[in-house]
Amino acid sequence: MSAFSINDLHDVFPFFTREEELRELYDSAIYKVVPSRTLLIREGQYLNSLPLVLNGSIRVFRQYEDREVLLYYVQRGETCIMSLTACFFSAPSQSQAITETETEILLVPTDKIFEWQKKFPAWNEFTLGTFKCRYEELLSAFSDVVFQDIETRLKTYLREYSLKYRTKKVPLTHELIARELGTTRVVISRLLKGMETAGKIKQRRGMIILQ
Amino acid sequence: MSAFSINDLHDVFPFFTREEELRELYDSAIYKVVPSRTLLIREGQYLNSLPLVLNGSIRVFRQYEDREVLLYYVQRGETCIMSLTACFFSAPSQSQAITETETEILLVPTDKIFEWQKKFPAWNEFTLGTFKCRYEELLSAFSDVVFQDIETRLKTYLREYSLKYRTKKVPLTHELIARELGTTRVVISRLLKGMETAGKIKQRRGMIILQ
DNA sequence: GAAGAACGGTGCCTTTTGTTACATAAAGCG
DNA sequence: CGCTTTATGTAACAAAAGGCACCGTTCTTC
Repeated sequence: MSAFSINDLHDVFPFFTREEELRELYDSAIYKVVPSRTLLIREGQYLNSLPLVLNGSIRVFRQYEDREVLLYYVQRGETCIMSLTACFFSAPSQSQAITETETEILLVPTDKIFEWQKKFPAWNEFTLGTFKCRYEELLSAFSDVVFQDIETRLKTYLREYSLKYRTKKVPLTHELIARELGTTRVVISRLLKGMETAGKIKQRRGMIILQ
Repeated sequence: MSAFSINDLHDVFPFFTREEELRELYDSAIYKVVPSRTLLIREGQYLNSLPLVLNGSIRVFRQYEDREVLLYYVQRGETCIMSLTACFFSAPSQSQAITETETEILLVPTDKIFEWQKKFPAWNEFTLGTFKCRYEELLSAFSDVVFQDIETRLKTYLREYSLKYRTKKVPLTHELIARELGTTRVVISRLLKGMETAGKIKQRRGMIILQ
């Protein structure tokens, strides 16, 4: 019934090298295709399984009153540390997760997490590595906010988007970028207009084109 | 030669409940007393052991050009996630660690880390829990910086210091607080003077007294 | 193709934060 | 005690960022 094979798994999660590990992942996880813009995890929800992403993108964020903070995106071959700790410590999720696009995921039952954590060093390394990576990202974002002005952060944001998706065309609205950077639309519009006038970018409706 | 017993260990690291675990920690770790203001870990250094703190306090921070960012303090019963990942992934440390006071530590050899990660679920839970905790802290600091003005952050900072050390007397200079919050001394002096005038605090040289 | 929604541009003003420069005061020390 | 260092106070100004209002443009949708 699943639209994927063990070979696919090996491509997506190369840290699982042993046949035994792949087999167990294949057998115990539930395959699921989730439509775009679907709320996967609500705040306060208890989790009984951990999502691994095969394809697509999940946006994980936290709500603070009326503002929200982007934590990270979970993409192909990745997992979600907030879910992992919620599972591991049987605690309610403090963040929310929503699919950005149609997303294929594997749901691993909580008891398997405990088991693998002991049994499969590769899995252990995967989770620890994910944590390390997310921590570094957040730290980098943190020091950017502390030490750099908004224009610099905006330029960095655009550059990283461009690198990540290998395109010079950034299909985001000013409003959206403003929310990501924790500021307001007017500020972003002003800065982008300045950059356009300076010839550093071009703009279309809903689209910023880097040089 | 060590100035501590297995019983001490149990008090400091209550997550190690089994005799076997405590025994192995006791036997394999090296006990060390480090004087105040000693640089324990330099940037770029490779680690072959992980510090656990018995008493005292280690300040872990990262340098960005001429600025520095405080990551966290490692205190009694805690360990350092930056060291953990540096050990685990055999990578050079990207941060620095310095003792704040005279500090008693246990140094656990890297190979034990790998072993315990598999063998002792309690240890696994400890490391994951530490990561979760540090991530939450950083996230909280991040959203404070994004959403709150400096005065609010300063008040939060003082309140938390007060809670942490259970005292109304905060023995920090304006300069030091400014560095922690990523701003300048003048700004902090201005705000504190304002708070003093408003009767919310009192000030002595090198000391802020909360009401 | 008309109405409404979403998107972006901009002027004007306020608030917040940073910078520079200098003054005063307390602590440390020979 | 006088000298030096460190900590703090403050004025004056500059720069960064935010808030509000209102506009025109471009999509969507019916």
